[in-house]
Amino acid sequence: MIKKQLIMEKALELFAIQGIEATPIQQITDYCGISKGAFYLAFKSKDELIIALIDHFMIQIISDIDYTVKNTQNKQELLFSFFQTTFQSFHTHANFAKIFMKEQSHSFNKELINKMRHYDRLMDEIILSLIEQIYGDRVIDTKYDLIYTIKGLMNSYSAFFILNKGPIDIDLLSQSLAEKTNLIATNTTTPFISKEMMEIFKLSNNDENSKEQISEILLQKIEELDESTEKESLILLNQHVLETSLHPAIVQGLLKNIQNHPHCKGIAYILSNYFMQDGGINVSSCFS
Amino acid sequence: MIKKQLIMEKALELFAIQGIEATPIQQITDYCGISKGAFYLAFKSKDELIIALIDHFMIQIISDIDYTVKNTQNKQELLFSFFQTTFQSFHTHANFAKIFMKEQSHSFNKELINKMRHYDRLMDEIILSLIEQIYGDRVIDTKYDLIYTIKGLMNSYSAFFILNKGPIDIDLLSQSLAEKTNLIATNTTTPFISKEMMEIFKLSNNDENSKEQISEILLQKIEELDESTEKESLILLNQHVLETSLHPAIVQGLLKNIQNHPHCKGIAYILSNYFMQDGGINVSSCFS
DNA sequence: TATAATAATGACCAATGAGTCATTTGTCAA
DNA sequence: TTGACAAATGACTCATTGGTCATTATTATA
Repeated sequence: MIKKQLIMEKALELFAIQGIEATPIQQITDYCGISKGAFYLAFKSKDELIIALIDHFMIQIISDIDYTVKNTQNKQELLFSFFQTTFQSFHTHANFAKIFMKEQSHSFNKELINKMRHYDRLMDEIILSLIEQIYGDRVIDTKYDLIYTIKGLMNSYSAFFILNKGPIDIDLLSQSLAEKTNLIATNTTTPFISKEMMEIFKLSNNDENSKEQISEILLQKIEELDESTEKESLILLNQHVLETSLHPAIVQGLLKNIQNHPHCKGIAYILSNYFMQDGGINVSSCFS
Repeated sequence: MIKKQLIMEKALELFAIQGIEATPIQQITDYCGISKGAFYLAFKSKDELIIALIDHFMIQIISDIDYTVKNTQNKQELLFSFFQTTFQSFHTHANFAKIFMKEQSHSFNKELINKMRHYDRLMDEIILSLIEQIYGDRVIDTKYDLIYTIKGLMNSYSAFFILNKGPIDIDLLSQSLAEKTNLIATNTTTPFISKEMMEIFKLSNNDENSKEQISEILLQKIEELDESTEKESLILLNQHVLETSLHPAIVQGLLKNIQNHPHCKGIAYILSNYFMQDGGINVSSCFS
């Protein structure tokens, strides 16, 4: 529908200048030269418009980057190409980038936050695949940490890139970041973020951790472990997660079994939180 | 005044959970157990409260970090200490950090945005001093670029650190980031952000560029240059900036003189923008 | 041209929340 | 006890803005 497109384009302009919250529907429709009612013929609500914008642009940006990562043959160039595509895409969609550079999550509704999280994870996956393609086994212990390094660099330089009004040399920027990334990828000895930490982080950001998610991580961990008390404990705990069957005291004991094993600390943390359910400290419960 | 403190503490809690915009004054006063009027006895407005919060915490955080940078004798350890202090400070003021992790500038008023910019610049200066202390002349060409690298890492890992609910090993994190920073500081061959770009960026973010600011940068540049047409042109332009005296055509000519000199491109850009005043494209002028 | 169907309008409604101020409550010196 | 002053209250105002819907304009069809 052409009307939707018009609204999206004009709204994007206004959002980029004033921010989303500071732009009333009335102003958007005035700027479009249509009535307020017409807006609600195209979108059910303001939120729906915002979501449409996010989807529209994120899909484009992400697929641009994904295509590059999947189709660059020369692995020497891949890092450079990745950054180049990324910044080119940001440049093409500068208004959108500008909005979501500053307007992070914050007081949006749940659906919006989930949308952003969804695309953030997609980005993580693409970056991970990039790293694995280029460095393979050499970064087994550092690859999850590397994701955050790359995202940090991207963010910092994107902000500069997007908010800067002067001319920018994308190729130089990409080359510079490729060099930095490569330096860190090939020389890091003490990574900070492990696979486990990343999982804990992802889970703890989910308001609701489903049985299935927890179980999936448990099964993965079970596979990694050799036969041992820890492995047995995990298997039992997994059964308990899927279908509550054990006495709480037994669960506590099983948790104790695993929480000192160096590779199980994260899982132990996730599980103890999960079983605690609402018994733990819940900061938001202080306010009706 | 004790009432102010109470309000600030309680407001911070609510802001951290719900966001600033989503927290009405009424809720703050309810939570404090005082009346709405009492709030306005302590603060002139909601914005004044927010500014008070920013000042209170930023001054603490910044001075913590600044103290470390100024007083760590062992330059080998300085990088580690810097990150350690930073994250420790974030940890101490976790609620504040949480708010300003997500709630960046956006639809705040000008005073707020300037506040944040002010502290951002202070941070830049501290980081620059840190870099200079440790690496001295070895990073002459890369130090401004390094600032953005460090800020990028700080940001990315801070977000992880602040939003993550699991236990975090600050020392490991600091060590990891110190290693990364060191790797980049000692091996970067192609920096992206030059001193000049940084200046352009800073200026272009100022809505109003004062004569004095422009002149200061000009004088600095003039000092760096050897005797040449470029230098003479800059001297004349500087006089013109301080007190309009030249014909526009002459100014244009002087600008042409410098804009091809590799070290003057940035200055040329700043100046041409400055002289253009409101004649340029001003995106916000489209809307009444 | 008449009629039905669809699109578009903008006055209106309801909710929100920042900030005000007439009134009440509390304190303390005379 | 009284009266003067300060502190605190919360009902109220007022501007804003998301969303609705009866009405009007436009187009397609017979």
